[in-house]
Amino acid sequence: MGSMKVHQLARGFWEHEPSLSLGCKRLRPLAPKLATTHDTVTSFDLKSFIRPESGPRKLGSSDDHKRNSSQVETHPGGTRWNPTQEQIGILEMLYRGGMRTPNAQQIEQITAQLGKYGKIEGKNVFYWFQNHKARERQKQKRNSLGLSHSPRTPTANNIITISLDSRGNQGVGERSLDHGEDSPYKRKCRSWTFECFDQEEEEESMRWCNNNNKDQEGDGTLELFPLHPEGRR
Amino acid sequence: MGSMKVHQLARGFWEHEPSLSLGCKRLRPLAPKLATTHDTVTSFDLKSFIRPESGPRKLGSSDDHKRNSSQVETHPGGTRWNPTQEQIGILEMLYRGGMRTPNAQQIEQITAQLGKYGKIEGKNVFYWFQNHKARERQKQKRNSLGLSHSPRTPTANNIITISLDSRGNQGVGERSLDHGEDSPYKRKCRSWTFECFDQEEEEESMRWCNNNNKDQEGDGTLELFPLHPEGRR
DNA sequence: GCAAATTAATGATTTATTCAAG
DNA sequence: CTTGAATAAATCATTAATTTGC
Repeated sequence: MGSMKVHQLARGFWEHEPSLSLGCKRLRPLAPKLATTHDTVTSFDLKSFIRPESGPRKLGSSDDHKRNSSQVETHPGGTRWNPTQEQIGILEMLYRGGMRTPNAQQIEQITAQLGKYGKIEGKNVFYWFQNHKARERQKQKRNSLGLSHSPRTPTANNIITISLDSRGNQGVGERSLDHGEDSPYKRKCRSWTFECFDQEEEEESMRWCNNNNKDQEGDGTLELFPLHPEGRR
Repeated sequence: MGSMKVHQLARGFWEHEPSLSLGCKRLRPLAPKLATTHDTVTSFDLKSFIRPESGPRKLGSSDDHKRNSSQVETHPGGTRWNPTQEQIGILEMLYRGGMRTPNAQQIEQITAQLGKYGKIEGKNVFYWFQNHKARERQKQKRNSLGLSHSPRTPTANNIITISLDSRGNQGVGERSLDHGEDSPYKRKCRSWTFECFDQEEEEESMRWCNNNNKDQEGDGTLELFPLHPEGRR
């Protein structure tokens, strides 16, 4: 099924003289550019590369049941995260504490802790904050229309102390957590690092975030892994 | 909602008396909870945890020239990715080939290849596709208003053949790259994996994407690393 | 000619919207 | 209906072009 033109592809790929050739939609065989005389030209088949999304289903509302048997039962656990009460509680706690968009280290630590209560991944924490923030906001907006009274539950004693590895308190002064809710935009630079595996790379592959050269020590190594499941369901 | 009763819910947290204390917005120093007598209790200070964003400068429009001499030449690479011509060329090529949102493997491979031409990370590839797609779209929309003629530059010979390790052609048939541009929404599940470090975890921490258990072999291990630079500049 | 100021491009984040699972 | 997951849109922020004054 895979068209796989894969010949040497994984070979040193270009390193010198790229000479790529990508089959475009209407590719004409006329191009004299194809001087791929180099042996090490890794070929990177577009057939499999582009559109990994096998599903041609255009979200057609027609109920053509594509659910072939091969697809069901892909994973036992269930497809999406189902948070436990403890997990939710902790997350809400953090949210009420003012956390809006945790950074990598934070997500790492939160995930680590919540993992004690059930299976969880970093993306779940990430998404939870995003969703919760958005939905709280729209709920609040909706409420602001109909009624405008006590917006705050009287449970004022949510003074909780989370402890974890407080490694990362990088000299940040005391940020008063004031504008926790309503600041419309808060620029926050996130840095990703993409660590390629040993695709016979020897350098240039492993790059750390180039912004943080402070005391960013070991603990912060969090890795998010977008994987694209393909036949999602 | 919620209402948190956090007291207990924090119990059991971390198997050994977590004792969290999350300084809420207006935390009173009265909390006697700070019984962090445990040495190994990883304390997770909210001060540093929440709002790591030290920068108080609210984007003051006043033209105080921030460009202190220290800014230039801070790091040779520069803070943001500055793509080379080759990199751009390859990316555009892929885009014209129909690639919209590469998945993890694809990003990994692309990054690996583009890395040959200059420093690059996975997030750059990811963002590039997002931005390029969005901007092409809006450009096209804008053009559709004023004029509707030759939308295609006559450079028809963009027949490029990229080769790479086409490992992941999971049974995808031949997708004709047709609906490359206009499909309004295409659900695409991405899976992240969050790999926590050894924060005295023994299990449950390392989770692979639970969707793909097919022939997902070694190469696919791509790791994005959001790091949050903190002092951005 | 060159450096500061302004503008245009575009990289990087956040928010809004939408889809789908339970 | 609730909410996790994903994408698209909006927006911020930084770098390169470009212009302008000397």
